[in-house]
Amino acid sequence: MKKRTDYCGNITSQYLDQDVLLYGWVQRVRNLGQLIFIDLRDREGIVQVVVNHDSGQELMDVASSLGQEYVVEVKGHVNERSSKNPDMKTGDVEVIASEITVLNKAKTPPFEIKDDLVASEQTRLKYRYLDLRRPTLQNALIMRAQIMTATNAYLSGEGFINIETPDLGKSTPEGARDYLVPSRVYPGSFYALPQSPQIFKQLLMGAGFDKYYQIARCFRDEDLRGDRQPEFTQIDLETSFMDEEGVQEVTEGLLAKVMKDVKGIDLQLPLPRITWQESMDKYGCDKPDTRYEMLIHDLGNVFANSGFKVFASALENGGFVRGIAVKGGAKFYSRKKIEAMQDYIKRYHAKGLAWVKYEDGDFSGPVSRFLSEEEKAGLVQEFSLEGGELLLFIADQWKVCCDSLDYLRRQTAKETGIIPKDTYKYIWVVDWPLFEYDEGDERWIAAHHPFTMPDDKGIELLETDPHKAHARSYDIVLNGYELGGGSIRIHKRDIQEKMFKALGFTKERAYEQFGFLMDALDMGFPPHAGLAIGLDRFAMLLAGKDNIRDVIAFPKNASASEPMMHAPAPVADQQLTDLGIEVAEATKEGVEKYEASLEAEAAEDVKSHEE
RNA sequence: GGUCCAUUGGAGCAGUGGUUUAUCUCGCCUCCCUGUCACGGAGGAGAUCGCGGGUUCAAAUCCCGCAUGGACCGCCA
Repeated sequence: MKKRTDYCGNITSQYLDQDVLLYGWVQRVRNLGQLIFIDLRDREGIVQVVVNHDSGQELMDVASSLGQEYVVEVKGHVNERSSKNPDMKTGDVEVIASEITVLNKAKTPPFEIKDDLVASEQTRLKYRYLDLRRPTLQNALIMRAQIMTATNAYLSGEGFINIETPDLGKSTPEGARDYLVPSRVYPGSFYALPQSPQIFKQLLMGAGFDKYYQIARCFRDEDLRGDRQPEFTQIDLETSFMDEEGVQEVTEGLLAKVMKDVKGIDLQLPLPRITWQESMDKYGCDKPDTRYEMLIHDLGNVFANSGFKVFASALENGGFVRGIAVKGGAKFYSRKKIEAMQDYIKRYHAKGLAWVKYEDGDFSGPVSRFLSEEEKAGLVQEFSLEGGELLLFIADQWKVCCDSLDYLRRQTAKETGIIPKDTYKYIWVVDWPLFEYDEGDERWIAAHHPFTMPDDKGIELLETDPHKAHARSYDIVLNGYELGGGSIRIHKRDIQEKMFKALGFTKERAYEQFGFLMDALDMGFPPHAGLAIGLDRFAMLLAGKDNIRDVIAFPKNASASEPMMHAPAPVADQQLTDLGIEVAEATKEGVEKYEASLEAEAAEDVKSHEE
């Protein structure tokens, strides 16, 4: 094919009075009878192509036969428009067509290729290649590529070496459920896809590559969310001879570079820091959204002598009374809306939601009659009330208070519109607990991962009181999302052994699983530390999307399946035989049903193409 | 594993306190139109209301089950 002059979206007045050759998709045809306008689209934008009766009947016939999404080649001459369109980048000019060749026709697409489309996720994913033609998704993926370009430039510039690690690894205990890949050579044995390259990158430190990075694919077989996919990408880095400050400085430099290159924003460094405890107390979560205030206040003092039984009994039972003040919430929130929120927070095991409104110097609402004059004054002072606020209280156990108020804070901020647009607020969350309690398994698990270095006091506590230990780990948070996290790693075998012991591993089990690492630590292993940033979330936030699927070319749906090529899918019996795998009797029926539905769909496709 | 919501022409929606010609917008088809840019105008086609059962004289509408999709809880070191 002949080389095009430029992208459609780049045909501006710089090409005025020149002949151009363009390729693109027909966005829209405006047929005015003896004058036809064609909007021609490619990844850079849209340019207007004009055909009129002076161009000859043949060209008019071609132009009027064009349908949406036809792929065409256009030869023409760039003219200044008589009526310019200031809303378009190419709006000052138009291409007077001399030749239009249809390279491929298109069936009417199942949905229109435009940004304000609201098609169902299912339809969008089934015809993902069409969905991806929409400018908003094109721009999101282009922005994602820019982030990767900036990352590669920055980290290689800082002396980091890009090293690939295996995707076929070994299943390890702890952490998420693994994706397994059966081995043909060793039937009955399985590789595991990496949840992260954690151990490999630590071993690379042991190998002497003191600055490593990788844009690494990671896999976790857990249920999905709007910001979670089973396979995702991390900007993964590890360094030797650096502590918290060193890693955080590198990270901040990287973030600043990306913000500058991708968004044109000068990031103010250093980024603020908050301890985990303070974040939990003030924001109710470990990933605070600092774009707005509305902090959580502990009201234990205000309600120390409360006559309201709900508050009093919570405090007596070692619980807390905490609350937030929603500015303008008194008018904004009807009783019905508040009750809906109360319903919602039941999922965090909140028993109720107490609330009062503060207007014209007085409190109203069902709980207001339980407030003494002293408590009213205390609330006004505690929240610096100005009038018009809705106060939401949770009286419950610590975790319930945190979860509920975190939700209420985010939800009311969103609904009352106090979140500033196009704002990027980063914050480091530091000084994490080393362990957290797993209520399901009734045991202590690593809060970060089992290779995280405890702080000095924590090393002592490992043997006596491990659950009080703090970790030398840090998370980087952007606009209320966990963007990334990292830690100082354990580089001494004896500490690593104590760590496994505290996690409930027998020595035998620890060596069976991680013997190679402990051996390595014993052979001149440098102090090291690192961090990983979730590229998908990063791209999602910078692209202003609220779902990670919008920055992944071919994502899985909420049930971890892919409706376009139908993955996962049953395989041929011979493939299973080769691997020494048999489908369990109990699941056979489901497999057959699924196979039947795939066949039915294929049959329907065949039929629709024959018509 | 659990909770909630949704499913109506190709796309997005209305209708849901029982009986309608099933609404509107976009798209699609035909015709008209030389300055549109979400072109405009006239006409037209297109839906067994996700599937299965039940209640009823009568179900898109009420009830039960299932499927699919979405959000959330659990889970995600």
